[in-house]
Amino acid sequence: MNRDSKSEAPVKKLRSRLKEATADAILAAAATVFAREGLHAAKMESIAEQAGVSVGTLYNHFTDRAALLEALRAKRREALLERLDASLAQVEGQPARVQLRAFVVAVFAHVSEHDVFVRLLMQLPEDAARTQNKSRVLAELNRRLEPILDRGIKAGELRAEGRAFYPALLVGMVRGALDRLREGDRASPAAAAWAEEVLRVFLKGIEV
Amino acid sequence: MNRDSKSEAPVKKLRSRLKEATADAILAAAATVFAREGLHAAKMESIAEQAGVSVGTLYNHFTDRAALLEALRAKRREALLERLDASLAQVEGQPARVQLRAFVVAVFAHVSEHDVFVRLLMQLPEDAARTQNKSRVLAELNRRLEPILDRGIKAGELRAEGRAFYPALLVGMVRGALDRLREGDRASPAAAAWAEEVLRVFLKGIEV
Amino acid sequence: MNRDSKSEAPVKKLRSRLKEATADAILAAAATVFAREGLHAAKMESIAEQAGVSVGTLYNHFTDRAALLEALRAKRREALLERLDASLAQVEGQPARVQLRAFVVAVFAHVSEHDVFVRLLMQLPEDAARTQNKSRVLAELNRRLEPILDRGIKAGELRAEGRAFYPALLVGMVRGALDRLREGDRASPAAAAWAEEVLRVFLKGIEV
Amino acid sequence: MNRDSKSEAPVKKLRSRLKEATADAILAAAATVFAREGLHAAKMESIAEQAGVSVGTLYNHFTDRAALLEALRAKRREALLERLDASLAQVEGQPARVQLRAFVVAVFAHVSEHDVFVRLLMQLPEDAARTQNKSRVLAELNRRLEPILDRGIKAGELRAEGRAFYPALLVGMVRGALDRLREGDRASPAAAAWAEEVLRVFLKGIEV
DNA sequence: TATGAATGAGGCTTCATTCAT
DNA sequence: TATGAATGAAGCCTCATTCAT
Repeated sequence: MNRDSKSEAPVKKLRSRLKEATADAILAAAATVFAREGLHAAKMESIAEQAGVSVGTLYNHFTDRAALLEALRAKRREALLERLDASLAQVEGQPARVQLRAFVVAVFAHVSEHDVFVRLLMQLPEDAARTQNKSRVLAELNRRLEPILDRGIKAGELRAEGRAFYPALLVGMVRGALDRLREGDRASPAAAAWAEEVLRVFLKGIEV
Repeated sequence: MNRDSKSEAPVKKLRSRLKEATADAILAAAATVFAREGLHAAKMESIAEQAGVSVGTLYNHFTDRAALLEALRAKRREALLERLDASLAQVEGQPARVQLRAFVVAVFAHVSEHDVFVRLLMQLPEDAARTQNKSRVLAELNRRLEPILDRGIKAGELRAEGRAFYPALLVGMVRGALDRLREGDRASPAAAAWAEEVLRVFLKGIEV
Repeated sequence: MNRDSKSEAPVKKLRSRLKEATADAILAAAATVFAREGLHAAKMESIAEQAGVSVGTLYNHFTDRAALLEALRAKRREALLERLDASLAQVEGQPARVQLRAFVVAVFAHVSEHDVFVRLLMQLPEDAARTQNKSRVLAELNRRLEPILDRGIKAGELRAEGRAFYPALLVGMVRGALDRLREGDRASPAAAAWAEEVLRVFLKGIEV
Repeated sequence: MNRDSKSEAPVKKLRSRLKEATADAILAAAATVFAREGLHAAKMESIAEQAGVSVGTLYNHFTDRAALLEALRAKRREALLERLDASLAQVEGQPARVQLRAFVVAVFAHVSEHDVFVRLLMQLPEDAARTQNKSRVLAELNRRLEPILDRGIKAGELRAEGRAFYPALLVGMVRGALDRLREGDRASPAAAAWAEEVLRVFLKGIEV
């Protein structure tokens, strides 16, 4: 009792760190299982097993299945966006084509590193009806794309006319490429090559 | 005997026509419900209700839920491909850019006419692992794209270098565009406009 | 019209004969299917198929599944009992051992000729609770056994003491033997041999 | 750590004991319900209700209905065979008639004590086709009978000729007797009397 | 807080029976 | 009367969630 009283705050931090560690392990397990078995087929029990905890523990950390999935989505979305924003920060003020390259390269790099779940995330149709304002990845990507495009247009680099279509088209190409990567088609070019080609076609396609 | 023989066959034909009509009604209902509630959430009971039949009837026409879904997929896939092939037949021998235009326009037209389910079909990630050799839409689109591109390259119309990437990129853009259409975003340009822009960017992007 | 009026009665007989023929075909099919798939697993549709008619026709001849099954039971029971009674009639007044031989031989002969369903019928536990006063085969066999035994006892041929048990024991042995026959155990003795041995053991076992 | 280690194992043991208790309760309930409603008519829900658990719990302990039934069969079969083997062990080396008495008495005693389900089990025709190598009760009884009979024959106690038929005949009589017991026929002699009479007839019937 | 057995609503499927042709 | 598609009650099983230890 006495001995402990001094360390109460640290204990809380320790506990809180342990708790976070468990939550992280669960999220990692969930990413694996969701990717392996599908967003709908994945069972809470499989996730628990993969995480090495019991089902009950899942519910000590997340309200329910939906909350767990949403937490995972949010976490992975943030990770992608943070990396992307860091990349974009480094090319601040440079020409649109440079910024677009940074954009595409960052996305490909992130996905090929974090593999399964981010890929799954990227493939989800942006289904407004069913996911409300969740699953914002694609929307956020668009949000970052738009100012780049607008500045490119203002600078005379990019054609203005199709402006409204460009984000969807670029992101569409990226998703198409990722889909191919997923197939594990050994004959198909690697991630970096895909990034390059997406860029080349897109830039050539929209330059003035 | 003689008198009867004339009517027996027609009776069979009538029944068989009625049966087919029921099967069609079920497929139509299934398309609606799958699109409205999702591929996984859609309940057999909802489909029956939408079709105006009882649950049992679903099973008189399709072995089980998976078979019903697959029949629907196959049917809609065929419809899309038939239309597409008809379109392509009309531009046989013409320059790649004309053929590509026919391709993109046909896909957009078909999807915006048959709305919900074909769109859903197009958005399914080509997940080889889970769907085996089913769900071939995207693969079939690629199959039709490749000879067009090859001829375009041979004719000096299109750049040869990125050949391996082009199908995925074009289809990716189309899917990206369709995704936007789905959102029912009133502010976003209409199907035809999307088709034009996809074409413009793609053609400009890959021409020599 | 005129021509027909003379033959109205014959027509009815013809019709009734045709109707009976259909009913018989259905019963025969039912026997096959019940024996092949089990009393519970057998489906009305399988029976219809085996009979070469449609399900509806089954219901034109029998109220419902239970009625069909009971009709079949009754028919086969009657056939067995008729044969048995004919056999017993030929040994009227002779010693018990002769009558018992006639009894056992008739049962074995009938079952091995009509194979599947009668065998199934014989194996059904005489389950009073579930089948009410149906499924009377075993009871009827007992009914015929009792006077034979009683006369044998009165004549000093058979031991009186175990009288109450004898019918069940004899019928039990017969069923045990039939069960073996069913196994199609090629190594096991044939029907006639079983009949002989059942008789030998039983008679030796109960003689004074 | 040390303090906890002492209690962790016991907790696991406690849980596992509770789990076993539930499984046992389910098996007991299943025996009751299968016997009361029939092997086919018995509903999982009835079993759950009888056991005082929910349906889901049944599936936490047994894969499916078939597995539950088979587990029950196996358990009751083992119980019968254990008792039988214990009985037979006590008469090891003694004359065949003594061993056969032990055999018959043990079977009757076990069935009349454990009532319903074992009786049901004994009545199942040894249907090789439908139950594969399951439902081995009768086969196991035969397996134990054969050496007894062989020794009896070698010792000159029993007639050799019908050897191949004897197991089926004895077991047949036992089943016939049990069937009568089941009928709850108040007039019919009690279990012990049946055992005696089966023995008397069989021994007299097969002695040299 | 972790555990994992228990819960039970909900979905899929079967099949005896009905009924319009 | 025969047909066979339609019906729908009923049964099996799953799995997210709860809760006593």
